[in-house]
Amino acid sequence: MTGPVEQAAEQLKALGHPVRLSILRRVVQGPVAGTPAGELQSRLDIPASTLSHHLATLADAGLVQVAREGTTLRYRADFGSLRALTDYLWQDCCSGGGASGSDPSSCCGRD
Amino acid sequence: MTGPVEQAAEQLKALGHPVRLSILRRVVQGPVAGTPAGELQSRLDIPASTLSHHLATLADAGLVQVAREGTTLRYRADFGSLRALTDYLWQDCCSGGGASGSDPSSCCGRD
DNA sequence: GTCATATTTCGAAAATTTTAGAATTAAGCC
DNA sequence: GGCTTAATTCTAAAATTTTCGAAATATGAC
Repeated sequence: MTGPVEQAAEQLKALGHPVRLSILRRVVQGPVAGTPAGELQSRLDIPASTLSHHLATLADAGLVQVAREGTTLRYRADFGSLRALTDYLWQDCCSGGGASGSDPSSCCGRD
Repeated sequence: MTGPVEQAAEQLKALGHPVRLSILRRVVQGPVAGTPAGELQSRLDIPASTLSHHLATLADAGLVQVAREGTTLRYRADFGSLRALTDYLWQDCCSGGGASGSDPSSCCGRD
């Protein structure tokens, strides 16, 4: 029974690690079908077991999804969750920042 | 000499804790001049020393700023940093999500 | 079934984070 | 100076995270 704050915190925490943020960047920019774990491993140059842990953290937070394809596992971004998270962050960030609404270009007191 | 990924990760990590995320919410929605630490403490109902640590984490990440006013310390959101962070997250989230640009309403494959 | 490839799970050590009581600093008032 | 309020820093224990080699699992090819 975790509320929206706890869920957002979990997801932000999952993103709050250089390796995991790099993983997400690759996955987001990779093919829609998903990026094989092995490719991530060779790109990021970290031990497979370490990578696997980070991928599990991202998956547990609901930020990525997995699908097996033969012997390889493809990881792809869960854009719905990412979208929900950024929306939530915006509400926190912007509701008191001088602008209403959720448009980034009019948010956070810039311009 | 930390790059943009490391900085974003540090800030996301700072937000990745229920208490700190709650602090930020209060601070963002609080007065522009800043919210006194004591008020945050009574609202969140946690020991002062624990709160102080979390506030330091947020300040170190550059997400909030402090100003003394008599005996009280007022914490206010650094909207510039928050804005930069959400921008960065959007680029990661959206560049591969089926939409270009950085408009949240056309991002992450929704609609 | 055996072999090879891809990836995870196990196990454990090192590092970091979280928590909070006690002591300390800072500012204003008498 | 002494007193009070506000908040931080000190100290330390408990919990969590990070890391990665070794072992295990899963799939497909022969």
